Amino acid sequence: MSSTVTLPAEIERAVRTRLGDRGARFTPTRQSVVAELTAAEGPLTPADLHRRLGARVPVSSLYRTLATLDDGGIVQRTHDAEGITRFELAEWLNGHHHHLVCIGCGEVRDLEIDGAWEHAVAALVGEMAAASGYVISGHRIDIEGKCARCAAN
Amino acid sequence: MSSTVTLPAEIERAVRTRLGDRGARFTPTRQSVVAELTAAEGPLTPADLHRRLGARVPVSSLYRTLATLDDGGIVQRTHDAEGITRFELAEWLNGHHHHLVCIGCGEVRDLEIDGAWEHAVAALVGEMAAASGYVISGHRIDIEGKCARCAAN
DNA sequence: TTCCTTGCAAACGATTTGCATTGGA
DNA sequence: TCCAATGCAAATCGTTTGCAAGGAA
Repeated sequence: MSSTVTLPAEIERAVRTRLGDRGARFTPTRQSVVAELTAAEGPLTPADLHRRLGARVPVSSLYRTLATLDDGGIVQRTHDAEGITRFELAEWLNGHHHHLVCIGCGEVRDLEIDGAWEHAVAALVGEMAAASGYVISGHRIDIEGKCARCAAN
Repeated sequence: MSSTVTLPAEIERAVRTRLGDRGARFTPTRQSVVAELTAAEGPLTPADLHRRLGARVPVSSLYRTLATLDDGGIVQRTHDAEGITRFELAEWLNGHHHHLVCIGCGEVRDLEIDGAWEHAVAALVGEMAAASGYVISGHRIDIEGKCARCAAN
């Protein structure tokens, strides 16, 4: 059940603890899913994961694994412009970041943005939104374009 | 088949022309869908539309209508944090804007942001993303929080 | 033993499509 | 007349769930 990728010890420990607190085990399947998400350069679809894990993990188990990890706050789901569901490690494990979406092949990659700028965005966004009576808690930025490969056609 | 809301003459003309160019008619059902989207304060789900149009428009026709309007570049689809599909008028009809998403009730509202700021965002975003080799074409910002009603609990 | 996990298959909800009918230009 | 548009029902697709078997503590 070992994955093709390795799981960093710190993440392994953090996740195991978090799951343990909830009375859940860090089973091999769960480990391989977390390992794949840790190694990926962006969020993955259930289909991506199913492909990478080989067919040894049935879809129902995969979805259940993702649900467990999601409930435990270990992963979180995102949706690209097409509405396709993707999973990535939660921010406390992966850091705050945004997504670069290729309108050609659909690939989604993480993009970390300068801290100062990020701060400015959060402030401005909160200010603009305040006029509408909303109490802001976060934001999501997707940047669309063509990846180097698709841009070259 | 008339909708409960009215369709502004300018939009009516623009859409009719666009559809005509593609050999499609601006039928009553299509008109009412465009009218509802024009009147809405944010993007609507197919279910929202089905509700507003009364059950006189069967779901299959509704989806086909939306597909036609989407292909014609008259509407575009968006997806909220839950992955729910919503439709709104395309930017050339509705203007560039972002979304304010209530994490309480799920409501999504349009939010127009100051032009100068918008410009700055676009520039910075392009700059940051350039390092990744992407050719940027646009961005999408969703601001999450609680609407006045949900914030008050 | 007890409870968490897993697999398989059936169930589901949202969306799409085949096909025959209706309606405009 | 001719082709687009529509309605209905059946088909898909991604995702979820019931239930019985397997495994760790």
